[in-house]
Amino acid sequence: MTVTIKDVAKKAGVSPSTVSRVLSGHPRISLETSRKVKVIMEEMGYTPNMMAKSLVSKTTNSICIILPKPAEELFSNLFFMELIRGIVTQASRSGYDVLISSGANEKEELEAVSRLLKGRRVDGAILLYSRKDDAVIEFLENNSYPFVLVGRSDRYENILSVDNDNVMAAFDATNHLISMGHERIGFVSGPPELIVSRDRLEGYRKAMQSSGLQTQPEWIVEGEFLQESGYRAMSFFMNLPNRPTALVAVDDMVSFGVLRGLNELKYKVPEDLAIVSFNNIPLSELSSPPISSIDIGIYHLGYTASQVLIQSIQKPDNNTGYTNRFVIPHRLIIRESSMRGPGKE
Amino acid sequence: MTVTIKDVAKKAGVSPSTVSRVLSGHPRISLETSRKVKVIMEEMGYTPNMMAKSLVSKTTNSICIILPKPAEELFSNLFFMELIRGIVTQASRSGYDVLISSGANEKEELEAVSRLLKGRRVDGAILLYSRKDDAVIEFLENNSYPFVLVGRSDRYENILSVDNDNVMAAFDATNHLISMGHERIGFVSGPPELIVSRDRLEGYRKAMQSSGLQTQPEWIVEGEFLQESGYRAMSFFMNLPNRPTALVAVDDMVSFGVLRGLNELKYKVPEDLAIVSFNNIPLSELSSPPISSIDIGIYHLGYTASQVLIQSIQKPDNNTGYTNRFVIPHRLIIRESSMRGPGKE
DNA sequence: CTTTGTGAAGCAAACGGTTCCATAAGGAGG
DNA sequence: CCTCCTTATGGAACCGTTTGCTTCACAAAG
Repeated sequence: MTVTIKDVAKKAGVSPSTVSRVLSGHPRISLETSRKVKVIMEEMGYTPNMMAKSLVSKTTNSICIILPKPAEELFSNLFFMELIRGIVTQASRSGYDVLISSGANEKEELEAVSRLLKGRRVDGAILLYSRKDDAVIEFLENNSYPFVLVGRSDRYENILSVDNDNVMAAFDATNHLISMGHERIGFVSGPPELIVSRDRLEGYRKAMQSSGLQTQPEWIVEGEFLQESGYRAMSFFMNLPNRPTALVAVDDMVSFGVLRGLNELKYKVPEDLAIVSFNNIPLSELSSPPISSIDIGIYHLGYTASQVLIQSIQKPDNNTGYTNRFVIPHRLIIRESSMRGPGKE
Repeated sequence: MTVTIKDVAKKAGVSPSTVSRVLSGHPRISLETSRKVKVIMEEMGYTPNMMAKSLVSKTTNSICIILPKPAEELFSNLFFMELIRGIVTQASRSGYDVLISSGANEKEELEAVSRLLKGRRVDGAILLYSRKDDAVIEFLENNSYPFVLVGRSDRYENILSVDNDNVMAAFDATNHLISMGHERIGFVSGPPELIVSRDRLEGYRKAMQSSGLQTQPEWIVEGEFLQESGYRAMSFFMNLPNRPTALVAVDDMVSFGVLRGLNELKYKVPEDLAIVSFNNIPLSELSSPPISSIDIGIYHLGYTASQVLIQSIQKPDNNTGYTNRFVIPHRLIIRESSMRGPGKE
């Protein structure tokens, strides 16, 4: 059925090896043969069999994305979409295919990774949002498979990773509120086992401190990257004796929850509570009022991750141990939700 | 390096074929050998090489998703994320991997599909949002590769597809507004080359007609699946001499645009204009006011597409020509944006 | 005791490429 | 005119599996 390299060879009156060489642009092939073979390939509609190619070359020209289980559970999925978009775009430019995989739990995830990497179905992996210690990372490292982490791990030092400077980002976000005149600023954090939560919290603390502002322990609440957390945090804050006039939320979804709550209670944003959050997902400018957010360059994050991974696949000698952490710049997008100071009490 | 079937065979003192048969659960292998081999596989950490397997079996256990170019351009991406989520979940349950691919234009797309299918990297494809006539569909059909279309094509009859009954959905949406007492109802459509636009428009027309309501030509405007279209449509409608009191929008993103516009002009929703749209993306309930929307079961759409595709890969004899169109049920989610009739003029 | 049937395992040929090594032709240098 | 490169190509082994056909041993049947 399918036309193979041998069929082409036969029709062209050359050997299979010659055809193969034409295909790969081997230098010692006469122009004449090359042309002839190419014409015949075109005529017969030849397409190389990737499986056969991979078998001998031990290379697949594809990478995989390992989604953490929360992705299955909807999570803040715009984030992932953007990331995937960046990855797929870059990979495709480098001639790589992208395979999406996920597992219901860490064990399943590990199985999937092992099957894909050891089974030589992909050449490398991109991991999203790692936990503190991670069997998957462990596995990949021990077998020295190429991989890059989107996010940061404080446990593993020398692994490739692409991330933002979340401490600095939170510092900037908080400083913005301070510069608008706010002094009582709350913080809604994410799950403490995620490093991103801790980094952002740290940045908030630093900003407060460096401006000589007190931060009350009750102004910091923990939650998830979900609306509910924002809703809950909001009602907690608003009942405080001297409640904050502004807050920094670890994720835009949290802000939406806060917004919904404030709306129900007829509070005004930013008059009664100013808000800044992170990620700048497309919704941020759609809410009313639009939310100020730190744009962390999600697409860029994915794009870079793919680039770094593919580079490391193609020349694995990059063990300088130097530039293995790539930091994507962030920027603050100021919108209505933080456009006013605490003023009118 | 990697441990192959031969290594296992040698260590177990059997032939490679025996190991292979143990792996595939061949009936004529003694329990004893089977156990022995399995232990050794475990010991040596054997993982089958998928490439070799695929080469001989001519099967890859993976499928691909072909994203239309607009996906690269952000589009209403929550839609795609949900769809992908459904596809990946189902595929993974069936033991299939999913490959994401896209091209900048139709030609590139075709190249990608050809490379993947003819190159035997995947066993089948899922196409999203097809244009009216499509070189990709043409190609897949001519080569009788398994594929399923998410959406509908009126040109190709016998292809597998998963879709909603968009005519009925629009009928329901419109009827809901009518039942709230609205009589002047506008419609914001999508690009006319997308079948989904036309179907929804048709449903709207039918509903109006079946209630004996007049539909003014100027109440129907064309746009894209984007906010801007909504914004523009809004300002057009609101300047009409006897403007509509309600409107149906072809996509939630359009509603957001409308909402933003109305907000700027200090109009109230639903008092001044009631709104219903389609897709029920997660944002719909986050806007203020929350938007009534037809939930078309995006996740389910993806899940089913994957299921249907894999089924057709595994037994391609399903040429009954009967059940090749799968319709996913929709349901109307009523929210604040359509909770009041035209009443107070 | 020889023939036939059956279950368990091995041999070797594929699958569609790549690549090392060998070879033939032709031209340059001695 | 013979030797030695160089260049363009062919031959064959190999990548890691699967699978049809054999083979072998042994028990049942004639």
